[in-house]
Amino acid sequence: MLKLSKLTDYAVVALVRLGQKSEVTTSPVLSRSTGIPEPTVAKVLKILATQGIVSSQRGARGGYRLARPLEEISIAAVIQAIDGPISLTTCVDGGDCDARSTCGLGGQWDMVNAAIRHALSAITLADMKNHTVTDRLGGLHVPPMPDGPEATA
Amino acid sequence: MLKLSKLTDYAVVALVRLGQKSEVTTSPVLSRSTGIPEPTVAKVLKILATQGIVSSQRGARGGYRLARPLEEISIAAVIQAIDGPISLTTCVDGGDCDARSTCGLGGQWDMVNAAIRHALSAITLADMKNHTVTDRLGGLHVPPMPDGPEATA
DNA sequence: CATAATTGGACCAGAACAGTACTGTTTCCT
DNA sequence: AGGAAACAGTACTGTTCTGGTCCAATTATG
Ligand code: FES
Ligand code: FES
Repeated sequence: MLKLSKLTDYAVVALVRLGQKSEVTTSPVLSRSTGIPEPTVAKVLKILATQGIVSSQRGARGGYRLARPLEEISIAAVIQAIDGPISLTTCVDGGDCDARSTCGLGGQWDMVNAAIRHALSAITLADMKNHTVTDRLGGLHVPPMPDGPEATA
Repeated sequence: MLKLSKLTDYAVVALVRLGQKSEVTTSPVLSRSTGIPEPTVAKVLKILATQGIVSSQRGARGGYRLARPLEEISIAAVIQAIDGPISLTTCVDGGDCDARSTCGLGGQWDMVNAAIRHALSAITLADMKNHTVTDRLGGLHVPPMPDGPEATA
């Protein structure tokens, strides 16, 4: 369905909330603050910690803290941290696609992948928080469409 | 992993190949022409038929034909036909998200969804065939690998 | 009208994902 | 030093979804 995992959604919510606090915050607190079930938010934070998105403090009085300011964390970074690399098709780069010989359209998907990655990289968590997403998108609007009607099904 | 289903990949290949033929074409023929397993390509065509991307002719001497010229079919249309609607998050539009009240970032995902949809709508199958994708995306230069998790972790 | 060719729709197996639970390690407070 | 709090890592289970297969409905042909 071309949707990202629910974990990623939770990650964004948790990170934005975490960015509003200046102190280290624990999983249960974040759970109550966001409404996300505690085990789940804990899992998300753990993953984010391994990926360096958040820094963790172990032991009592421990918790999580943003490793970078909200403005420096792109949506793409979060997605890649949780869901893994962003590659729309199986036949990318390394291309272990069996039908590549007869396919005809060689690495054209890479361009599409790049477009998606760019769109996601241009949006930061700060944009999500401040509702400034529209501004960012103004720049990357793909204006062409000079000749063709959309045909967007 | 934010990847679209393999079926969609096959659909694009099949459609481009179908666009090179002016006559109705059967599934087995398309299978041999593309290298995609016959049952799979048959299934793909069937789905595309229900979505109006291709028109079908049943019975003997039947087959499939493009309902619209290749230039009028966007990548987004194909994805939506196979994978369903393009909605990155579960909490979109209709919003049956349980955490919406505490989430804080109301419908910000919609903007991201729109960006993705737009990027995919700007590329047609003709672009894939003619390798003119770069032209369409010319406005937005894209680095191969965006800021990954990296974070010096 | 009988036959063959081809699409249409339903079905099943496998994998990926979300969510949960448990155990271990680290750190602060008393 | 001892106990409690919190993260780290792993493993397990249930569910959803994708991918592939099979049989029934439809139509041109002879
Ligand atoms: S389908 Fe994989 S290279 Fe074209
Ligand atoms: S998580 Fe669904 S609305 Fe924010």
